[in-house]
Amino acid sequence: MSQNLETTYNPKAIEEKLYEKWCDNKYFHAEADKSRKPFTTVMPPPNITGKLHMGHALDNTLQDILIRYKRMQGYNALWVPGTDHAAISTEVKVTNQLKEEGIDKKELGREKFLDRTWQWKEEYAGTIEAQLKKLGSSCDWDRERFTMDEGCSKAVEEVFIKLYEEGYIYKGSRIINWCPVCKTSLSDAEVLHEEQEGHFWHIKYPIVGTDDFLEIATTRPETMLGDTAIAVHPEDERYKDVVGKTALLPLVNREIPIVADYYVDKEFGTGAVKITPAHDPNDFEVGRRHNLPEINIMNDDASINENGGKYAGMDRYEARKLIIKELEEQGLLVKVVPHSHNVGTHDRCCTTVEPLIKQQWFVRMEELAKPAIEAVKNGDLKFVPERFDKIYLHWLENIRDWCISRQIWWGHRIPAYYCNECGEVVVSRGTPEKCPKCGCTHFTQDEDTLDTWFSSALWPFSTLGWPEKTEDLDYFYPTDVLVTGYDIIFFWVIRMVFSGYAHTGKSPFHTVFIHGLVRDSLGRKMSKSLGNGIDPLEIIDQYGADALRMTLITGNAPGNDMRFYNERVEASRNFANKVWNASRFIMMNLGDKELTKPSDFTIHPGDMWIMSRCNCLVKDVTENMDKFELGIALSKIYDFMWDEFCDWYIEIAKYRIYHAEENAESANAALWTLKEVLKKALKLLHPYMPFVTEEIYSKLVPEEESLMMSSWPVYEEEWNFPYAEYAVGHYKEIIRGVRNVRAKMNVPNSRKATVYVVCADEKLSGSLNSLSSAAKMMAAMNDFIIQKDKKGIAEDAVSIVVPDAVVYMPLEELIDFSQEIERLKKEETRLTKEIARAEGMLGNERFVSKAPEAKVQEEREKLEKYKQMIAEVKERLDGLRRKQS
RNA sequence: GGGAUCAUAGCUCAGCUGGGAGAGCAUCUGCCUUACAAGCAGAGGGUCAUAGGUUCGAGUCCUAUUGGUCCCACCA
Repeated sequence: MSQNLETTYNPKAIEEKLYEKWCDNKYFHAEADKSRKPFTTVMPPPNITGKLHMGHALDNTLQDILIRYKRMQGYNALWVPGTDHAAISTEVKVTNQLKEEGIDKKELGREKFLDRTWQWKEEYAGTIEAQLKKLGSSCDWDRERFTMDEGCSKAVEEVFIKLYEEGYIYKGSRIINWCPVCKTSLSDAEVLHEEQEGHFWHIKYPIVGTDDFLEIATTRPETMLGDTAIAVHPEDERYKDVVGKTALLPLVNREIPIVADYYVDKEFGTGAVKITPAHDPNDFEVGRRHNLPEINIMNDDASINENGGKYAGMDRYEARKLIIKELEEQGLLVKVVPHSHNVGTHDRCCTTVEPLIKQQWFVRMEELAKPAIEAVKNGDLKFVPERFDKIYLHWLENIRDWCISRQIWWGHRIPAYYCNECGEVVVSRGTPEKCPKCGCTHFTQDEDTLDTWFSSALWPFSTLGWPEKTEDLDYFYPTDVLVTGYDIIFFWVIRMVFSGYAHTGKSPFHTVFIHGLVRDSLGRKMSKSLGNGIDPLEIIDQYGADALRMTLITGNAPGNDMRFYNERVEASRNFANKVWNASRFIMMNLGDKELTKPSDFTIHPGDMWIMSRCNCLVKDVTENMDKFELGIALSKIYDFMWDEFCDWYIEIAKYRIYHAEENAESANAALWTLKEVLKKALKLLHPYMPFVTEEIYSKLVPEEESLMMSSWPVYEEEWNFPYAEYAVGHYKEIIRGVRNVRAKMNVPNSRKATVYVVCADEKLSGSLNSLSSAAKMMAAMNDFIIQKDKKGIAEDAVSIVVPDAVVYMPLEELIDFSQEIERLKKEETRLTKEIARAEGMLGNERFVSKAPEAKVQEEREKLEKYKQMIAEVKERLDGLRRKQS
């Protein structure tokens, strides 16, 4: 099976082919099977508003790593994919698309608009699916779902009815956030607070029956058209006399009461606040406490309505200007002070939201939130990293009722029907037959749709068949881990958790694995407006999916943001290439040879060393992955493969492979070890870089079906060889020492040297001796001789002191004595410092008595070693100095 | 106003439960050594933001300070 692999790894040639193979063989598909343990995760459904961005690539890479890992560990691993209808966002997109075609949404009508949006959905869901496949996502496509598909819609209807019947959903007239551009209500979570530079306008309101004025300060003068009171603090001495009187609202000339309310902060502004119940959440509360009228002065597009008198029809900001001008003319404007304040904006379109009083549907949250709070407090639900607990709990503990109705068309229509005769509200599955109140049979369904998060809140169980009691639900639910970005904890995670408890009695998952944002090279958020977004597909096209995946994992800790730039992808690509070439080398040398597991594995210390290191790696990586420390796990695999395996072991093994005729048994052991270690390393790497590893494995181990379906390696005591690690550690020191000296003295590789190692330790000498042929290749030697004493070694040989041995390299005329003395002096200084450090620690009586015994012993051994080494160095220095003078 | 988080090599970042400072990129010096120049071998470069504290021992834990980022919050 001699392989003809290309010298550089070409991802394009294999990615598609492998993905097809995986799919065709149904490797991603999972079926309920009581004899196996499930591991389930549901994909945060990407919005169908557009293509996937780098954040999705990260999110899905993390999930794929976990799911591939668990699958290899033998779990019945299920990853449910799907997309989200993204109500407002999609509606805006489609509306704009129509607008470009000169079509007005309203004229088109609800039905046709929805047809059009479904078309949009088909197109984008397809694109998203294709992108996820390119990335290598091993999700179960047979189970792909959409938040508005039949099953999910059924779940939504069921939940709405259930919550309504239990009294958790109610319809009420309350102050809500209104987006004047999207013309819909919003939940609190959808409003972003943005600090803006504004002004504080100080305005005088005449007090009726006196010549006095009450001075108020406002950031939004136009809302005075809806003022229905002025409030002061009940204990504010300044205003004691005016409470109970009335003020004359300027421009409007409406008499409004002056009330006392603890909401007012005496210290802030003038201590007197204008109250506009219909356009400010606080004022709304004050208004309700004092039975104040609520005068809505705005239309849905935030222009002033007929209640605004002569300002009717003007835009809110236009009206503001005119009002200020007129107040100024009437001498009622006292002053204007610059003032920065938070302005609420719609997270989708960035329009300044307008608090308005509207009839809307709400979910009563207080009770529902309780089990979700308890879950984190008692450990049933864990965040990784833990710090997100606080954010989660803080939000839940201060939760307010959730406004779930939206005045848009794209979404789940609210299953509430109004009797055409008496207006009775009936919430039911499908149109009700008869009005329970008047018996009328004609109904009109509520025009509104539900918040997009209402359906995604049910995602972990609606995708598994809920409300039906399906086998899948029983087996796969609750799911295990949810992977998502910290930016949607409020929107999604919290709502899934309380929904899980409310409808299934359980938390929908036991762990939430949080990741950060992918930023550009300057640390900025990737955004359309900045044009700094990097398309994951372009990166895959250029460097391969494995390189992209590795880049997204490398050097990142859970919950932290990362910067993305091509140099990092190049480094990842280079690693894939390194793995490719190492494998190519191994396979070239394996050829058609029949390998047998060495009966005596102790044939070569190098083999034992790499097997031991690999065994240790298996343990470490597994532990890190179980703790979601994927970046750490990957860097350990990287270091192992590049440094230990390629740069050391392959080089150590080469001589024996090239000279099989000298010792066939040894060559077999080397090749067997190469293959064995490569197999294990490929397995460990597979979840991170599925394509290149699978491709290599399929050629390396053609008799096995697939790497992705193979078993995850486990730590085995059999492969633990501490002495080999010790011996090869010395070997590496020696090689490095020789290379170092050669480089410093500019000895070309063509000039081979003879290297002597003087070592009194017989066991160590034996190990080093086994490595001598490798040593010759690795550090340009023509001979590598290990002996007990200095007999026969030239006096003027360069010496390198390593633990337990001294290396001599006769270089005759190449030696520059002064340079050599300098080198040794540096070494002496270094050792002196080390000795001082160790002696300092050991001289500290409290260290010796309080530190763990093992630690103390370690230091003693080190001290001993350094003392030995420095003696060698000193002796050598003396010799050289004598020679020089 | 509350909270989180960051500050480590020129740049971007790792560093898990406290026990001798790491990687990638960049820089410098040699190498086309028959797996890999997307490579190999070597080198330089850090008082781990500042000040205290706990500890035998602190990049790591605690407190304060400075500077940056982010989230939450109804001070008009």
